[in-house]
Amino acid sequence: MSTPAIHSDALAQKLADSGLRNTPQREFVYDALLKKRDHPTADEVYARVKTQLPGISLATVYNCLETLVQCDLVRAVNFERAPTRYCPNQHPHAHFHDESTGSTHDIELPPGLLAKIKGILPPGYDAEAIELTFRGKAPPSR
Amino acid sequence: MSTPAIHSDALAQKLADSGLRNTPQREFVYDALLKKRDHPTADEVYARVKTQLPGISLATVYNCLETLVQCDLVRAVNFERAPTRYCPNQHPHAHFHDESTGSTHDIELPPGLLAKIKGILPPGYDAEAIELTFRGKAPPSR
DNA sequence: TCCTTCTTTAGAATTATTCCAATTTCAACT
DNA sequence: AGTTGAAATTGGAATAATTCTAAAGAAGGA
Ligand SMILES: [Mn+2]
Ligand SMILES: [Mn+2]
Ligand SMILES: [Zn+2]
Ligand SMILES: [Zn+2]
Repeated sequence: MSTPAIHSDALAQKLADSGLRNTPQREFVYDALLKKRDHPTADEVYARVKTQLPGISLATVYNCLETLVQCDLVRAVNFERAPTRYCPNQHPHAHFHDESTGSTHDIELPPGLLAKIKGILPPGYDAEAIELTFRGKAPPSR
Repeated sequence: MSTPAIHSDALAQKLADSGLRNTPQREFVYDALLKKRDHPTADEVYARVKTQLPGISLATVYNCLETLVQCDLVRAVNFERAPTRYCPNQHPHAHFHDESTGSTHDIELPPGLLAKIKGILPPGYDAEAIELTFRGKAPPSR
């Protein structure tokens, strides 16, 4: 069998919730993100999925990633003007971008920090999304 | 006299510190940022400076903005994949991006918050820069 | 099956930014 | 004051991530 199975059908559920169809392309793209959680770019996802779905197009990869972001299964992560990276980690977390290696690390947020951060907003500000990103040197991966 | 004078020569100082020359283009670009602190894009800076230095080129505006960023006089601010915006506010602050108006607001950080945020990094991580950005609805400007 | 809608696809278009080669500016040194 | 080499500016070409477009391919319900 060739259908990916990692995702415990959270995908099917979220797609249904949004009135969208479940397609092989969407499954393979989501699976690629779950299988290697290194915040790949669209191009990198394209290369990985192509080994399993040789006919998939880059446009479709962009479409699928956008769909997954809409469904709240994936976050789009941007560092300066570098290509967008994609992250399936659903826990509240920050991103650390290591300039020297180009790698991206998830930094878990302690409970309450997001609330405290949101608390700095003056009255009347309503934040839908908060992004916290670090840039610097990460420890050797060992 | 046609030389801008807003900037109390912090510019001349920082340029000298970096071994760079002070030029009219750099002065006018920096002045444009200080005069209207609405986080303009490079194109917007170009349009504003052109009224005073009609011969300036867009490439030079990009060069000057990059120089100002290197000198730590200006921050480059990115929201998703929108054009980079430029901010001369030197205080530690976050950015709030209002989706409906497209406007960007500075959010002052309470003392200690940056340290607390930096404190969530596991041992070995060394952050050179921290970006905190909000996206949502800001109150009417009144 | 028919019909409608959603999705995928290839390739063209967009566009912010960077690159390049040719001038211009400028400060240092005769 | 004139020379000179480095730094800076300029216009235009190039780059590259992403989006758009129009056509073809699923899929689900009547
Ligand atoms: Mn980087
Ligand atoms: Mn926006
Ligand atoms: Zn992540
Ligand atoms: Zn700012």
